[in-house]
Amino acid sequence: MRLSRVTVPTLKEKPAEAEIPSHELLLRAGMMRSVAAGIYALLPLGTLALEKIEDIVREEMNAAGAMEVVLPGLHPSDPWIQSGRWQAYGPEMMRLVDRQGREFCFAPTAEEVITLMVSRTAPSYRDLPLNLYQIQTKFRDEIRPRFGLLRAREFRMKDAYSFHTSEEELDDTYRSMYEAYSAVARRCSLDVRVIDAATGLIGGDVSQEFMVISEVGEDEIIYCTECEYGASAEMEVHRPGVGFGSPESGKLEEVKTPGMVSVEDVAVYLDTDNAHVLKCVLYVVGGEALAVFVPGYREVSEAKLECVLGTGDFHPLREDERELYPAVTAGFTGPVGLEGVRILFDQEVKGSRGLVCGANRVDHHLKGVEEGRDFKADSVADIAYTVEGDLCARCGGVLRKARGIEIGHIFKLGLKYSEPLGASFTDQDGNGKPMVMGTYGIGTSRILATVVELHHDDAGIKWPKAVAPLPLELLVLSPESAEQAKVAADLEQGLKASGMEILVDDRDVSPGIKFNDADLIGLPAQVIIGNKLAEGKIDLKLRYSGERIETFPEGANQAIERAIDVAT
RNA sequence: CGGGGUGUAGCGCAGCCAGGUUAGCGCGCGUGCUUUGGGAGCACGAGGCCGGCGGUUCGAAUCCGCCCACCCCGACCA
Repeated sequence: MRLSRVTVPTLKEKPAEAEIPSHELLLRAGMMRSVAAGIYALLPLGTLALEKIEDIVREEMNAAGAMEVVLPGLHPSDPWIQSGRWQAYGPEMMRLVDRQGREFCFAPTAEEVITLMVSRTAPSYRDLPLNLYQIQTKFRDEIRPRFGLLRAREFRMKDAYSFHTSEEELDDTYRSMYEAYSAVARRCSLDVRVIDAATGLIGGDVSQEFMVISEVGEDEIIYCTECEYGASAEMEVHRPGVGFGSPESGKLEEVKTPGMVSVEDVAVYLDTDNAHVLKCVLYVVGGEALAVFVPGYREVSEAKLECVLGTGDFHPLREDERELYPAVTAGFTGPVGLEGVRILFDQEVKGSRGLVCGANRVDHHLKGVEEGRDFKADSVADIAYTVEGDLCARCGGVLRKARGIEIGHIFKLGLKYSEPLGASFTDQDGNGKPMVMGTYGIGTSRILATVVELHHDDAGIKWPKAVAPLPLELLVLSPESAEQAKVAADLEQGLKASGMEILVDDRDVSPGIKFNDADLIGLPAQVIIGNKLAEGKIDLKLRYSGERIETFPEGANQAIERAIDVAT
């Protein structure tokens, strides 16, 4: 592949649209161009890198027993209406209408279509389990696309769907997908942290996300510094802290706190701190008031609340709803003597004493409140976000916050789609039963951006060899020199014969441009043919380590192959 | 959708506030000569519906209105 003939429009300056390294470098290295907001075209080198990634995904999926299929990009509305997601998806799903007035969507995912397709084959238990995947262009009309390929509206994704006779069978496939995803990440030189996640719109019971820790990541995650535990910030579980309230008992007394509604105001007014104040957050759940009590320094996680309540149908009590629930005194709600309201306590409230809380009377709070003595925390759960210093519920290690890029997500769906879509199989007794399903997504174009995000320096991209568009760039500093051209052609031919396609910079430009472009494009190895050839020498440079090796054209193929072999 | 910002040559930008010749600069691009191990020099040259529509004015890149596109922050989503 010759640079004089392939389109690799490198840019010297940072394009105005790019904010983060991966976006900037993919543009500058001539691998990608933007077409519209969140919609990108890949040029030849970008395409080659994406193909490398998708081939790795293919290999791992096939090795795990999955089979590739090709599903349409455009889906009719019917199956989506049947599953309820035509409604549930909202404007994030791109909808369009054909000339007959039929409605379609540009598929953001494919549970419905594949489930119907599999169910139409009338499978028996003998046909299961089944694991089918595709690698497709998807579309999600994100409210705000950003960061180039990292959060595009149109993107490439591998999505797999598995079908089973039982939960146990699903567990096996889920585990094999977990392994396959770990292998994909490893081969792409990405360190992943697997975290427990909220299941969101896809639904289902269990799901885990494969996260790459990065400052530009859009998800906040919590992970343990000691063990493998990790979770999305809204779903993490931590041990109850020990810093809430006071060690000693105190006398219960009521104090005037005129207009002191927020935790901070009360703490300052009563000369204490938020580690002694019991915070109350009021919700309306299915038309009923719910008082949630958490330590003053914590926030309620509505995702955890959803799990505890078993429904997502709740919202914070609005101003205009207060009169509907006279039992709660907004701003001054406390657990002591509170009646006619459903109450939920954070785990940390159990056994705490010396607390300040609302007195259920306007402008009044209670001091010296003690759980067990003044009120009983009967219904207790972990419903608060983690704070600095919290400990891992599994091992007691210190929990840390970080940001992560989600490159993969695996779900146990159970019967969520097979039931509404009537997707069943015939069991041993000849009875129809709904199939148990799993779904597994991995963002291939996002991996492309993530690799660049993690593997670059000031000069450009440093492709790990497994996903590099090509393994080697050959710089011919003076292509008009017959000797240099001859050595280059021989090397190129020799490498090609041993199955290595390379990039040759045979442009008639100054050496500096070639060096800089080569570092920018970032192929794992560079061979430089210049005036050292007069002494019979050429240079071999490894992009990742920066290491330079002098070698000779004779036998260079072996040296190159060895060098690339050991390259990162 | 709310807030902020930007649209001028392929890319990066100046000019706009204070309207007035042929709209500039750097990079890139073309031709020629010289150069050639980390973004070379000289000469000549091509390239613009100044985002679009409408208005004000003798005159609009510049002022006003509407629209569109793109970027950033937020809400949202995964």
